[in-house]
Amino acid sequence: MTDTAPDTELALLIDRLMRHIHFGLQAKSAEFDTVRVGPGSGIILLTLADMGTPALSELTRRLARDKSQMTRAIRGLEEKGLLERSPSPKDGRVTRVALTAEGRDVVSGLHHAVAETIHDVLGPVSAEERATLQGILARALTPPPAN
Amino acid sequence: MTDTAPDTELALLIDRLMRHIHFGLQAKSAEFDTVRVGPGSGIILLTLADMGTPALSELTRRLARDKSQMTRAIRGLEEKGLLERSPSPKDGRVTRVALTAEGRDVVSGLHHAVAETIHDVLGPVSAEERATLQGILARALTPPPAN
DNA sequence: AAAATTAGTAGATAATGTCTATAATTAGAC
DNA sequence: GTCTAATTATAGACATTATCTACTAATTTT
Repeated sequence: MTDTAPDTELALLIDRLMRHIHFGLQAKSAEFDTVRVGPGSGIILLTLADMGTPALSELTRRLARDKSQMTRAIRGLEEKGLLERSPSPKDGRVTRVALTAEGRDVVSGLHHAVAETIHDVLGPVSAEERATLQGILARALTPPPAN
Repeated sequence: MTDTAPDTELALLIDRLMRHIHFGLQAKSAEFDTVRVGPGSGIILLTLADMGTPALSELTRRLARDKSQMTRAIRGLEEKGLLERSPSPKDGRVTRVALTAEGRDVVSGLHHAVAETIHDVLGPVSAEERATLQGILARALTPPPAN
């Protein structure tokens, strides 16, 4: 109605897409989320699987979350035995975070659920376009834009 | 580390991108969010500007949110004078929602902030690619995927 | 060594999300 | 036409997540 600026349009689309993914995951959660991890922490686990053994601060920056809340989320996941924290030998301030074996199990369950959900949500998008999408997004996010 | 399935990767990228946008908006919020609308409701307003006068249920479906929460969010915005609700004459169940003049003012402020944020976050992405991005996302979301 | 940064944690509070139930209205079955 | 089922919107209760400020410990800068 009001003519919407293209950038705004893009932001709205990204938001909608992400919410549809969350919604889809939520609907499936009964099947796979046996540990009651929830979407927020699920993404932490998946990101962790992707990063290896990052410092907590790196993880926080990548996920663009509040560091305080990240502390709590990580503690919750540690209490569930899905990840381990260890102090960095090089820098006494940093805590390194890594998945446990049990954490990796949960991650593989998450992979399935996410794949299904993406399949549902991105139905009308071809494999090539998904690759294009992924390429563009990856490039947008690789150099942490002066966070 | 664990090799991540491409679809999972895509979901993570979308999540990260959206969080970076939220984060960026939050950082600017002092400048423009004089009405204390917040990101969630900001998106409602922008979407409303885009849709015109939808039924509450249409808005809810598009934004993939919980209908109960949407009721509350809409009420909050109504109390701030940013939108109006009116019963549909055709269907006694539905409530139609529309921006007020004041709401449109807020929306134009939001447009600016979103545009700046997108500019920051999508810095390394060219205009053509943004258009590509927008096209793909729009197509993914146009036929509400059997919600 | 003093000052400034950075990493992580804690506390308090607000905002959002989720689930269940319910009233009102309409649509469909028969 | 009436009875049943489905849809729209709301409310209540609760859990999760976000935001902001403050603070300690460890490093880096000068």
